[in-house]
Amino acid sequence: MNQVESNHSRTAVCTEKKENTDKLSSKYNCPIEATLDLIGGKYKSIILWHLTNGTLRFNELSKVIPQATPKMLTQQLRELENDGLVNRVVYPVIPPKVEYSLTDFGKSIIPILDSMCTWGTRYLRDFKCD
Amino acid sequence: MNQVESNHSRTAVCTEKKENTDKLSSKYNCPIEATLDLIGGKYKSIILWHLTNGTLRFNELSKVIPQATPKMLTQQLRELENDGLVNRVVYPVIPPKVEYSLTDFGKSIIPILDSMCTWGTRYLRDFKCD
DNA sequence: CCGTATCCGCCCGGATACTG
DNA sequence: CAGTATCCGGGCGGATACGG
Repeated sequence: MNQVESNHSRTAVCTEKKENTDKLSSKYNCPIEATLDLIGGKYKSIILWHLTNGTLRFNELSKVIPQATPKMLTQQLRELENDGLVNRVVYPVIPPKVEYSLTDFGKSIIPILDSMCTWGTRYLRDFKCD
Repeated sequence: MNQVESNHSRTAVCTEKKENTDKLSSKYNCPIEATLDLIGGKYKSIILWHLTNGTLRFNELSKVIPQATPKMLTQQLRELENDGLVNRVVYPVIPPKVEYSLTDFGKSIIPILDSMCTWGTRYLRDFKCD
């Protein structure tokens, strides 16, 4: 049996359905690609992670992600909002106040963020902070 | 106390060291950024995941990641190799044979890949394959 | 304060052709 | 088979200025 085709029992769930829902599922050869479509954006997982501790306002996010320009931050936040991962609440006050938080769906990816954080922390400690 | 600065006890490990190793650590405001530097490339986590089941040859990777051109696949593999995540073994035979596999360091990120895969599978099942 | 609008450089990444 | 070489277009993303 061919090694390439026999690999990855973990994709079985999706590949089995490939015949039924060709248009949607044929897009991905593995579930990770679907995940990346949602959180693969340049600042998305960083944004999400900063929101795991609670609600943040726009310029609070700006401060903890200084490398992201307002344009980029807005763009990524809008995509996250459209994909149902974050809530955007506008308070009609002056000066304006907008709060971002994780939806329940957004909270479901916390395990991914945690594993990335855990690994990154260890990596920085063992290889970069000597 | 300021909300922004008081957030994220999980980054404490790194932020504490910021004064000591300014050049290296000041690059990141959170560990996730370090992780993304290594596996944030366009096809990197997909490549790594396909290698979790064992060694694969170049054109086996091509088949499971058809959207990646040979150029892109090579580039991403070289970066993964330079970062110590994958092994590249060249067999001096004709026709050529090159095998890619995870290093021990590369295997250490499997938890991340697993969580991404688990989440992606559930997402596809619950929202895309109806 | 929270964005949008506009301009624009750059490089990511695809297509194609070619080699050891 | 496992890549390189070359060209090139599109869009990512930065800088700046402005608006509600």
